[in-house]
Amino acid sequence: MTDQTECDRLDRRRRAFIEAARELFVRLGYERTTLGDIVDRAGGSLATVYKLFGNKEGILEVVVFEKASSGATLVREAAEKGGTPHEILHRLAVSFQAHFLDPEVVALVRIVIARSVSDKDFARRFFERTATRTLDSLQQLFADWQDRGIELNAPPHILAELFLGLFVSDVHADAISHRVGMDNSLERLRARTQFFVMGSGVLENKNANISFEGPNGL
Amino acid sequence: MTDQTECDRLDRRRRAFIEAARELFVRLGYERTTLGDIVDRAGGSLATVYKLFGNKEGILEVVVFEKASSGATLVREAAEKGGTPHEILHRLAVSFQAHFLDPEVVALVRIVIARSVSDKDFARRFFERTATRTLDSLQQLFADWQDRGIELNAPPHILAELFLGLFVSDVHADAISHRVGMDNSLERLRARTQFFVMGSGVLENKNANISFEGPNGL
DNA sequence: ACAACAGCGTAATATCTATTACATCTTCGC
DNA sequence: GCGAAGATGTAATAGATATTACGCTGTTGT
Repeated sequence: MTDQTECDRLDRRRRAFIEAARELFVRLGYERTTLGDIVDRAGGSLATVYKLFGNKEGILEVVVFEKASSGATLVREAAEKGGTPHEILHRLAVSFQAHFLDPEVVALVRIVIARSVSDKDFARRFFERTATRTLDSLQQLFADWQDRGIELNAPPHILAELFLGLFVSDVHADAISHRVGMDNSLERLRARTQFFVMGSGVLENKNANISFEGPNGL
Repeated sequence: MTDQTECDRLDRRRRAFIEAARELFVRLGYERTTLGDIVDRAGGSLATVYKLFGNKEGILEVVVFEKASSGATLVREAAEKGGTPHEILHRLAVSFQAHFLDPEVVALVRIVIARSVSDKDFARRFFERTATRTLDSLQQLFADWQDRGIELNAPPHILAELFLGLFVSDVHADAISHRVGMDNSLERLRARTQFFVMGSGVLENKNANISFEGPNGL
């Protein structure tokens, strides 16, 4: 047997386990899904699970960190399209809402929070890879705007927290209430962007236009 | 034996169980604290636990809902002291921060979120008793202000969500990160109040003074 | 075709803990 | 003190599940 085929076979198995585990973790939670469930769903055998992931925690680690992404990419994409700060913020709000309210993301957040009680380090790493990085890139965005002469009411890192908080609070509500009376309308989103624009002071720079974010500003 | 003494005895036991359970739930989480732990800590016996609470879930129910309170009282207190809207909002921000960042509250929120996966109804009831009620009273506050001629940038219910969200996002971060790099400074709080004041449009009503909230306005 | 070996399936292990059962002891009114 | 109701402590029950062990099977390279 060549290394190649072996690698492929194992890899397919690995993928199957991960997909099955994610599906089950999301639906039942970590504690309530048993390794037996995962094997039943993915095929393969318990022995292979242990070979590939070491133990149950090992699968969780892989499942969570495969899905956990920061919003840095979203920030970059929204900024690159240019336009007024208000426009950029609105685009960003749309993609943040889509990302943070993805039911799978919310379910994983629930799992991480539950697990954080017994494994603080795990939760912290998750926080780093998601929130902290997103905050950093937002902060940078606002700092860039400041450098280009846009006046803001508060330091960039405070604004970054506030902007992200607009969406995090929804995630939190969703995590607890499981979408009772959740309103994801565009109107509501507009109101939030508007609110942030007013609160941050971006409004007064109405005609500022961020054409394209390059190494040398406008 | 009179009913009175019996009631006292059972009641003391009940209290002891609840205190012990809360202490342990907060420290270890629900799943990881065993009924044996609770009995060890509180004294008494397993049989009595079952007599009083039915089962393990029964204790959780009592522990959580005893501690779960809405912020409605805080809203009323802050409003009753009067002053400008900005002053009222700042007072409210101070007491919200104290309440929501109480480590015991955060720990209970973690437990509720964890449990919400297998018992959605439990989590919804919690949400009702805390967030929904707080939102209602905030909405009422803003609606009152509007009635008194203060102009706002957004409908009261949206503003209520936004104001509460300022603190909920902190709870969420704390729940995941377990207080890594958490900044509870007064400065940060002031920045948030300021942000809300600007965003909501309350700023333009600078000299509005809400003397006292009675049945017949000013 | 065959020998080696990686994955498979099953079963055994080992532990943990909610829940129940029961015999003993306390408490408290009388 | 006494007796009964109720609390206590202990032990048994019962079910679940992570983890390990092991013999079997199909694939693969020669």
